[in-house]
Amino acid sequence: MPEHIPNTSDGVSSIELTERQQGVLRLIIHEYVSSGRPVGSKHLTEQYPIGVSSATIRNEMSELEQKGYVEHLHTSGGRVPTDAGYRYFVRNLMSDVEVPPGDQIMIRHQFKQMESQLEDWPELAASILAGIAGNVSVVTAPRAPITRLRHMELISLQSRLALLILVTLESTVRQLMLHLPDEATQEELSALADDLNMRLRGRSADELRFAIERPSALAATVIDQIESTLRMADAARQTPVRASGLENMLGQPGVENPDIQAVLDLAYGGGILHALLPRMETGSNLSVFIGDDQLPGELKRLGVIVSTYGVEGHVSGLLGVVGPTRMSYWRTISTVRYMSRLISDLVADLYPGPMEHE
Amino acid sequence: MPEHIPNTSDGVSSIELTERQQGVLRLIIHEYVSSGRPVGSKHLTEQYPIGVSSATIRNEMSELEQKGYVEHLHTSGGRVPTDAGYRYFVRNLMSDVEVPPGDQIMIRHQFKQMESQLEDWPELAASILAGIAGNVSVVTAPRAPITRLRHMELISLQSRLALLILVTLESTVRQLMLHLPDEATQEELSALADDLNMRLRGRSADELRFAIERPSALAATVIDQIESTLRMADAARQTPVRASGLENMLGQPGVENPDIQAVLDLAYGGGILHALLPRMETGSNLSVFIGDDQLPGELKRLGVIVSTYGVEGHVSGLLGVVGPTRMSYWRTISTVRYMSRLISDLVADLYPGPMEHE
DNA sequence: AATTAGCACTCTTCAGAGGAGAGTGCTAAC
DNA sequence: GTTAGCACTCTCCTCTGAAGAGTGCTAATT
Repeated sequence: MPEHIPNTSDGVSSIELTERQQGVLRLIIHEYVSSGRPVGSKHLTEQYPIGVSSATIRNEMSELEQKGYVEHLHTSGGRVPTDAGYRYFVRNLMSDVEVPPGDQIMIRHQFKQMESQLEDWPELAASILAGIAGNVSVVTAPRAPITRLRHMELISLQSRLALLILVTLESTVRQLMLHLPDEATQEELSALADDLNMRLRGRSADELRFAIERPSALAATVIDQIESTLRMADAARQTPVRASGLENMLGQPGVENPDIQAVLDLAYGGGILHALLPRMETGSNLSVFIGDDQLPGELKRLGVIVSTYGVEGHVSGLLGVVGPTRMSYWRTISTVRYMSRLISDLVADLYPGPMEHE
Repeated sequence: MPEHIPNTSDGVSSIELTERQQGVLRLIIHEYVSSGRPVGSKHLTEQYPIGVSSATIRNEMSELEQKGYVEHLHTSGGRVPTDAGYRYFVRNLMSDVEVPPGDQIMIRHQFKQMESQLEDWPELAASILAGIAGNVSVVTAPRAPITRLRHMELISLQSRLALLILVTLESTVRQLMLHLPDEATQEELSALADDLNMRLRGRSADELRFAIERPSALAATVIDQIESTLRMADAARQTPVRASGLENMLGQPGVENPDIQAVLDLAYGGGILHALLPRMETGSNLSVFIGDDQLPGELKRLGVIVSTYGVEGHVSGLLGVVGPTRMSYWRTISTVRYMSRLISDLVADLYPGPMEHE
């Protein structure tokens, strides 16, 4: 499982840290992530059983600072990891953590319930992820490269008004109102639906027209509507993004209101996709962005962990977590990775198996 | 259109204000709502063409203060309307405002688009309302007193796994996964669906069992699942609440983080329903709560404007706006009222007409 | 050569002090 | 009933000084 951390020009090669410096960096990050206060050399030697004095730690810290992994906010007041420091940590210092068994059980349990509320499983998934990761989470609905129709249904509302329900190959259900050109009974609508289902199954927007030679006015209206809906789905603008967990970010120290604004705009507003997609390495599954200057808005001051999910070549989506750079990377990364696997399984179930393929 | 403002024991009867005092109160509220700063007597006389001096205004203000409609935050620093002051204003001083034509057009335009994205119209409606009102909005999905099935569909996913799609009488679409007791092809599933649709149409959870004498294992599984889903919908716990517009609240002065936390919990979390429903007068359409002590949490420090929508006796839901007590009531109330009418129309369209009634 | 002890120095944080500004409440005059 | 004038109060801002924490450097030690 290759992971990708963009090499934003730190100008820092990664290996030149001694064993002890790595240890100190690890401790600084651990301490800072849990306490939120800048960590000083003295504090470290008092808190942890390191065999050396605070002066030695001070020397190592100043080395780390010179190399760009920690920084001084004020000339006194302890050190804080830099973005480069976090990146180094994630890349080299983080042993592969498993999701704690308790969390695993909790996640699986909630996943079970999703099956009976499939109409907005991305939202539920987002809420589970946010809860476990303790930050804001983002889940996009799955998208196929080309949206194809699997099934449709027409339900009469009034004499010239009907409900049109579409199910795509990847089991997304769409629902819309249809104004009919003439009056039609439920029986007529059902008959039309049956007929269209036979002819249109598995077709994409472009292929709809050729399926029926001389459609009735009613059929033409329906086909038009289906076509435009499929096209809209293809146009990607419509990929809905579900976000959750803003409450987790609200209380955190170090998170400014502009950050929250940015998260609202980008995560809840949906634009986060466009910001991240081009920057994710294609070969890799999971990407980590930490204080990435190339991200838009205040997002550059935050940390983002994204993973893809889906069925190779057929359906795919994104899920991720957004939080302050000071977050528990080991925990978040393992959770995102774990949930991406579960969601991939779900999506695979929802996508028709090979025997049904056309 | 009766409106209801709960008489939280102000102990203040409402008529005992002179013409001029009413005018001053109106000005204070207007000024405070738009500027956000406490308003002083001098400022008022300089800003508005009142024919009297600041000393006179001072006297009136102290009258208003004695009656509980405005208050002194600090002994110097101008006056601020109290919750009772806002209530008096909404009840007696607010001429019936219409929604500005520009807003009307914008709202109608966005409503049109909702028809082609019906699967989550409550969310869209919430986002429209939040945008216009400039605050957090809440929209609940419509609920019928008893959920009845209108239509169902079975779509084969794998040999023993199917997608079950339910459409209720009020045109809510629910979607879930179904584990089958035996293998079944799409043809078998479709046949079963056709049969069940004839027999189950219009039935509620309680009436499902009696529709079919000796069901097959497959049919029994399907009916069980439908029953439990309808029951869940009836149990009201599941009434989804869509909220939107938190970004509007974030920047506002006077809104503390605990308030935002409360809004997140109650509005975005969904509990706001249970908090408000029991306090709404049954006969009235629209209720206004301003700094209502009986509301839970920090919500008591905020203003809430809620309206019902729906088709009398058949389907109903709630929509509303939550914001700081310092909000533009005239604008918000008219917008909520306007949108509640539009949504009622939409829901009426989605609910089957009388000729289809059983 | 690496480590440690000691010490001067810097910078934050907090409380308290003083002045400017705004608005009131009161009294006396109109 | 209305107005002018004035003392008073309170916030807000800035400035100051002392305490606390942590560093950087140097010299001594292992």
